[in-house]
Amino acid sequence: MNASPVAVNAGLSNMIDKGRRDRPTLASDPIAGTNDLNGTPMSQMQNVEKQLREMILGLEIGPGERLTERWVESRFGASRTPVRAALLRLETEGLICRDSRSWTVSPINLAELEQIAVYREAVEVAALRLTCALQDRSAVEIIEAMLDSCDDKTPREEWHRVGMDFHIELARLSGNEFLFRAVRDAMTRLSRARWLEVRDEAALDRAWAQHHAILSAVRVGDANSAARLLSAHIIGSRDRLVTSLRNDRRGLRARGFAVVA
Amino acid sequence: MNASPVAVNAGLSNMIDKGRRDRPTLASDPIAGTNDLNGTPMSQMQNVEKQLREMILGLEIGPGERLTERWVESRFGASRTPVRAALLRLETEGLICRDSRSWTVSPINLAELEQIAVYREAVEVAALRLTCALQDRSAVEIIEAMLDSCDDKTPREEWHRVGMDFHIELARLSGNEFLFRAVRDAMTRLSRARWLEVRDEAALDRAWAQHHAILSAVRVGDANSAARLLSAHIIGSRDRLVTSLRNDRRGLRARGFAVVA
DNA sequence: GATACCGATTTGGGATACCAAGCTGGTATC
DNA sequence: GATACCAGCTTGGTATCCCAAATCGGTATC
Repeated sequence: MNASPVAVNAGLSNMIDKGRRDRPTLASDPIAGTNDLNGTPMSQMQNVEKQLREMILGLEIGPGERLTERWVESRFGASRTPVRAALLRLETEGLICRDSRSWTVSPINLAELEQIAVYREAVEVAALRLTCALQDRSAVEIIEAMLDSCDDKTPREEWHRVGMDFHIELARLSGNEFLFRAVRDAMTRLSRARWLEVRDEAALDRAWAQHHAILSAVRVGDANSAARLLSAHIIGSRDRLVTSLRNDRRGLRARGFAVVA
Repeated sequence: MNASPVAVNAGLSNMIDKGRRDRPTLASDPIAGTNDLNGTPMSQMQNVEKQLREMILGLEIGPGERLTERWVESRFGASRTPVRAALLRLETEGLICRDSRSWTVSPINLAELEQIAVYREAVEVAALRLTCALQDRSAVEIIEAMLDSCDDKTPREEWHRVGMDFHIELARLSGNEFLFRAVRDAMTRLSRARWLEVRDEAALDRAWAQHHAILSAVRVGDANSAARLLSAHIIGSRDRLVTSLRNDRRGLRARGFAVVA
């Protein structure tokens, strides 16, 4: 919206202050990565939110761990105001939750995972049907290319990301902002659990084949087939995911990850 | 959740205003109306969020109006910290949005309303099918009773609320928390527009008849019929709503309500 | 009269001080 | 040795204060 410029940000000015003397002022030492893709300076809140989200999704902070505002504050060099704003946002995403008075990284909740899959199925299938009804479905080729960009040498992180983006981008094609956001948010909530799932090569190949099959059906506008394939894919993924986590529950707990239900 | 509503809001108490150093601490003087249904004292953030939401949904603050943190602060007698927290939450609900630097009550967006209806259809139908598959569907009687509680003497506010709660409570029966929240949030976003819709008696009766028909199908477990009826109801409501607002756009603007797209 | 410029005011972003509730560890009592 | 109790620390909630950017008026210039 704003072409809003420049503005090297704000010179804080608390070089005195005993509390966080180790934190340099922003002006003199912009933290790496504090500008967004457009070069627009990101607010502290956005910084904290983004980095904390990445830490949580990347399991650098384990499910069930307690978070204190003061820890986040010192970890990211921001004051409590932006920290609190970021925590509030992450709470609405379901990544953290309040445990009476304190903040906790949301545990992996098996019952929740099952419910999310049902929710995903509803919104993804709806989005898919909209997409199939479009005149111009050429954008599926972009998604196909995205899938094909993964090969043996692709790091696991990339496979993980592309596997989620497949569903998110497919939903985006529908043009319905709400269906798109629903899918994106659901995938975000599933992300950590998918990292913890034990998946063999064969399962990955099967998932990729299913992705391709779905795209093929969309390409020719066969909404019913596409919907059937997508439903089966989502429910199958859910069952494998939940089974894997349930079987590995002890191991996960041993690694310090809270897994409930 | 709550049988909610009501709660005409809270007796503010900011006759003093400018400095609030004369305001005693929360603990020693809980503000009237600041306790939730359980008697648990509500935080200032929750107070501000709840009351501001009611003002926005009740059109006491019109779509498109600008909000300043200072205004909210003085209006509710809270300081900026809880005010900002409340604004952040309302932003994620879509009730307010940022306009570059300042806050704006979200305008009525016709394109958005159409998209929400599609989203609603997806999630409500999915929830309905889950409910139809339940062994015990006796809870539909409670919803039926809720519908029947409205008669000629019922104030319009109550009709409005029950009309929304029908869909929300129906979704709750599915037992899927995500479908439920999706429906609740979608209805919240639609709420203001529904207030502005010009509806005659006949349209209301028709909607009520459709509600009853849907419940009847659910009662006997006829998922396909129920789904068909619900879809038709939602899409029909959407068309009437959007048509009404489009026709009345000038009138709405004259009343100071921003209506876009 | 239109416009460009400049300063005062407003506004959101951030930092920090203070408070009350709750938790913790240690101590005293039985 | 177990338990009740209390002081001190931790933590989230809140109130303020400061800052820079944006906005708004008014004025001077053409």
